[in-house]
Amino acid sequence: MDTKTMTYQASELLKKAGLRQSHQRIAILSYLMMHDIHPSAEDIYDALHREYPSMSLTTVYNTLKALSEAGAINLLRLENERAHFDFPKMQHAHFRCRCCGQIFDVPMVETATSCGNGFQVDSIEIYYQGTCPDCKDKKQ
Amino acid sequence: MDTKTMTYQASELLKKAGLRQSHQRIAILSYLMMHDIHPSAEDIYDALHREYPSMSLTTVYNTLKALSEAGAINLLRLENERAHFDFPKMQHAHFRCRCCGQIFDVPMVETATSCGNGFQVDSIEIYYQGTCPDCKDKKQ
DNA sequence: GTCTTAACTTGAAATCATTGCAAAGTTACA
DNA sequence: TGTAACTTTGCAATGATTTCAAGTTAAGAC
Repeated sequence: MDTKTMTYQASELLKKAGLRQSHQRIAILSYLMMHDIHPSAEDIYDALHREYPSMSLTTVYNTLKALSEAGAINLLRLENERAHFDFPKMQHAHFRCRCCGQIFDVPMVETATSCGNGFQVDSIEIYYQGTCPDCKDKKQ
Repeated sequence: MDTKTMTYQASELLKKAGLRQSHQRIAILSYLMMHDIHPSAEDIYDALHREYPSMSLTTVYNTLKALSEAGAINLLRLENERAHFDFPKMQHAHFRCRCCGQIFDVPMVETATSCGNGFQVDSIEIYYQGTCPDCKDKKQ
């Protein structure tokens, strides 16, 4: 996807979420769309600082909060670490390696989208922990 | 389960986790075993303060950290709130109501205990969000 | 286009859950 | 009972996130 398409998509998503299309928000959302690395607020701030030297960390936090409240992005709280954010391209689960700490996207097993008993489910998140292939190899 | 049995079980669990059996730890673990409310560190501190006036909040944090590192209890990080803790009586998933904020235990759907591709899974956590039956009724 | 206003951004200061630390107390095992 | 290692305690420090007030900008009306 080229930058123009990205910007357009980000723009549309903001509109759909009822948020104004500021340069900062488009930059932040585009960044999330292009990177599968589950960045933290600070990661995003660091990455965008070169291109937008005036962008403040507070704006990054504000934007991420607004986007996740609107359901446009996912907020991941893993262990005691800081919050990580994720643009959901397709449904996937997360795997965290206890050894190297990396977070991987793994395919979401087919789950019932209900948990019965009159609970109305809006979102499902599956969080695996264990050892990733690389660390498993190194141990042997 | 009476208090004596509880204390005994807590004691055994600490032994198995390789931790010393202090009064504080037994009290904290027993509290978690008796309450399905996913308390935060502060909740536990408040609840135990009457019985153990000298117990410090730091001890509660230390104990919860040690127990969750030993795998004896679960650490839940839901949204931006503080951490919550959970004694796993049986395998279950968590449901958070976006409306009232309550966290419910719901049955864990049968999932593959693997996510394929050479990832070795130690633990799975499923986190639903949506509307609980009570809030659903109130809306109508 | 330009006007107007509510929404957004900014940087600094404040908040608050959690951790670090050092001294005092306790557990476990010989 | 003695001893060494582990725990507890209270306070101070940390660090991610939020608050705040002032300046800036997007978006719709004219």
